[in-house]
Amino acid sequence: MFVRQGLHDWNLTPAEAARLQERLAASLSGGRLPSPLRLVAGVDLALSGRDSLVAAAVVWSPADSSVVEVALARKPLSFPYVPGLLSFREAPAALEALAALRSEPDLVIFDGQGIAHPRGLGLAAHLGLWLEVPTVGAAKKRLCGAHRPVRDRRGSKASLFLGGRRVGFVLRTRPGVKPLFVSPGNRIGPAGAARAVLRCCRGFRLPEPTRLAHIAAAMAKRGLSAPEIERKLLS
DNA sequence: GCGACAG
DNA sequence: ATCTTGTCGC
Repeated sequence: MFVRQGLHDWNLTPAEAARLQERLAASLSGGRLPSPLRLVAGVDLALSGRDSLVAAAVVWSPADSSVVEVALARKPLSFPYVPGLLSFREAPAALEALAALRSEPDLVIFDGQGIAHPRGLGLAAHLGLWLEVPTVGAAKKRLCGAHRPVRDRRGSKASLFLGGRRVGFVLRTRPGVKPLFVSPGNRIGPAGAARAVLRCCRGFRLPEPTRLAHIAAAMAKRGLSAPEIERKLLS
C-alpha cells in the first residue's frame, strides 16, 4: 500500500523522540469511518531473536472474513522499549511491511494506542502520519486516561478521558474477557474507531486483522517463510 | 518519595 | 513483550 517517505528520522534519543511527538501530534486530523469498509489491514510485531523485530501486515476482508494478503518485514532493534515511545521501536518494521502490501486497505488497525497517549501520539497516530488511510489503535492494556466501568456485553463501551478530552473508548469486544482500549490514530474519530474495531471482531477479543497479524508475526519469529505463513492463513 | 507504565 | 504448569470450562 502507499506509504509516505521521509517525514523524519527514527534514530533519535528518547528525549528528542518525546519532543518530536508533541510537535507531530498537532498535525493529526479526525474524519469519518470509511464506508464501505472493503479491506482492513492489521499490524503486529514480535521479537525475532535477541536483536531484531519481525512485523506482519495482514489484509482482511470484513465481507467474507477472508485473508487477502500477508506481508512481512524484519529489522534490527534500534530503540529500547519505553512506555510512551513505542512507535520509535516498532514503526520502521511496521512501515516496511505495510509498504510491501500490493492491495490498498481502507483502514489500518495497530496493536497499541492511537491518541490515547501522554503526548497524543501513540503508535497508531504516529504511523497514521505516513499513510493516506485512517488508522486505529486497539491496545490490550491502558497506557493513560480514565474511564467508567464497562458492562460485560459485546459492544459495551466507556469513554476514555485524558485531560478533560475524550481520546477513545474502552470497548468490550467479547463478554467475559478484558476490554480493549480503542483510540483513533489519524483521519478518524473516537466513535468511528470503536465501530471499526467492533465490526472486525469475530468471536475473539482482538479484531481479526490484528489477531491474524499476531499469528503471522509469531510464525515468522519461528522461522516460517512468508509463502508458508500466507498459505496457512489463507486456509 | 510512591505508583503507573502500549509492546 | 517474554518466562512457564497446570487448570477451568465449552
